[in-house]
Amino acid sequence: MPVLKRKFYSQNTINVARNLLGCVLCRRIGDKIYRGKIVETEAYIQEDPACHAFRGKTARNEVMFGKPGLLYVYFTYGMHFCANAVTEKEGRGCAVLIRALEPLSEDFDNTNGPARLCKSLNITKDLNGVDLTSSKSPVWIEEGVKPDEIVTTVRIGIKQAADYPWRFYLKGNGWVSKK
DNA sequence: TCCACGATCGGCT
DNA sequence: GCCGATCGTGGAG
Repeated sequence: MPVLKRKFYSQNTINVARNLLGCVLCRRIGDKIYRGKIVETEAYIQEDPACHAFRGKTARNEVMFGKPGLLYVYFTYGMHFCANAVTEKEGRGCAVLIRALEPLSEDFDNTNGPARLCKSLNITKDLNGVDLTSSKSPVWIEEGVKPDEIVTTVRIGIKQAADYPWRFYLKGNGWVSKK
């Protein structure tokens, strides 16, 4: 499948979050490539109080202000990493959190949760800022099949703007995270 | 400097 | 359903 181009990420974050559902996250480790269908996402835009970029650019979130199509990885709860795709035009602090994958490769599991999929794919802070628009990168995203039915609901684990309906997942998919 | 808390998860009740 | 692990981050002082 073709790799998603930068233009795909440069659009409205909410749309990108919805359009990423059904696409395929690819991770190269050594000579193996692991693939998983994206089945759950959340959108975060700069004007959103729950967004890391809400209070402006800092050392942690500077990748969010970079080019669309970069990978933003952050550390949380003292032990977890989460993976995001940077969206909208360069200079805006927006991203889509990838919350769950359906494994498409052998020897690949534990992908139903944002921190679990990072652990399973060995995605750490080292990969912060990687370009998702090139299959030469350690991580990239390919086009997928357009999903049948998308469920829209509120985001998980935040207190600010907890009522924004910016979480999306594929209806009936067994790999969507719990809660 | 200091300190409260988090885009989580697994284990225990 | 609830709680603890565990530490980087940023806002307050």
